[in-house]
Amino acid sequence: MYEIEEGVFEVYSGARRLRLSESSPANESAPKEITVFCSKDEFEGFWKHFFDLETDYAKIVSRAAESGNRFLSESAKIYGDIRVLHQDLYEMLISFIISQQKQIPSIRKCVEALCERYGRTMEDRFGTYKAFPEPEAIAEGGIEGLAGLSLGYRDRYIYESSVRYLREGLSKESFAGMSYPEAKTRLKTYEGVGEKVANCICLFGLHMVSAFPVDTHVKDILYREFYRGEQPFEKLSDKDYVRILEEELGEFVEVQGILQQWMFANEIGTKR
DNA sequence: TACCAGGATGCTA
DNA sequence: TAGCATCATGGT
Repeated sequence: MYEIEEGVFEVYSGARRLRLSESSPANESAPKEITVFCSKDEFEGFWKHFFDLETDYAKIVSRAAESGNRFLSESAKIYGDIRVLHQDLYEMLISFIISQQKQIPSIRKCVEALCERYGRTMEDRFGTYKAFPEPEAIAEGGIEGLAGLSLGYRDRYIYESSVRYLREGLSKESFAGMSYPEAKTRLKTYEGVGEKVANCICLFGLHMVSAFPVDTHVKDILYREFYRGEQPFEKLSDKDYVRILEEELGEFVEVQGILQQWMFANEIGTKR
C-alpha cells in the first residue's frame, strides 16, 4: 500500500493495481468514505476477496477488546479495522524471504527493485507500472540475474525457491485440504524459509489465520505484555514464546494471526 | 564505529 | 536438541 498523495492510495497484488481514496466526512464520528477506482466486475471478482471483505471482523474485535489484556484490547480498538489480506502466494514467498534481517523500508526497496528488473510492464487507466515478477522470470534470469538488488545472501534463496515453485507447480490449490501445521512444514522445506517466514506465508499467502509469526517486534510484545515469569528477556527461547502464546492467547487460537497484525501495527505505530 | 534489522542455516557439544 | 557463529546489506 502506497500513499501517492494525501488520501490517495495504491495497492498492488501480483500483476494488478488498485487506486483508492479516502475522504473524511463532515461528521467526524462517521466512518471515512472509501472510493475505489476500478470496474464493479473487477472489484467483485478480485478486490473484494483480496481485502477479505466477506469476513465479519466485528466479533473478533469486540472479543479482543474485552480480553482483559491491556495491550491486546488497545490494539483491537485502534487497529481493529486492519484485515488480513488474501495476497498472492508466490509474492508472499519471495517477499518474506527478502524480509529476513532487514528493516521494513529496506524490504520495500528490494521488492520494488525486483519488480523493476523482472516484472512485466502493465498499464491501467492511471498509466504504466511494474507487476510483481513471475517465477519464470526469476528462474530464467539465474542467480546472477539477482545481483545489484541489495538482496545479499538471500539471492540464492530467492532463485532456488523460484525454481522449486515452478518445478512443483505450487499454488494455493496445492495446500487445499492441508492443515496449518502441514502447510507450514511443507513451506519450511523451501530454501530460506524457516519458522517465521513460513508463518507469514501461511497467514498472508494462504489466509491461515491461526498462523502467528513471531519476529523481533512480536517477541518484545509477548515478553512485555504477556509474560508472567521472572526470566530476563535474553534468556527466553523460541519455545518459551510458543508457550506464552498458548497460555495467554490460547482462547484466540483460531484467529490469532489477525490479532498479531493489530498488535504489530500498534507496536510499530503505523497504520499500513 | 558498532550495532541492529518483520531470520535461516549449518556446525558443535 | 540447544546454543552458537555466520551470512550481505543498509540504516542509525
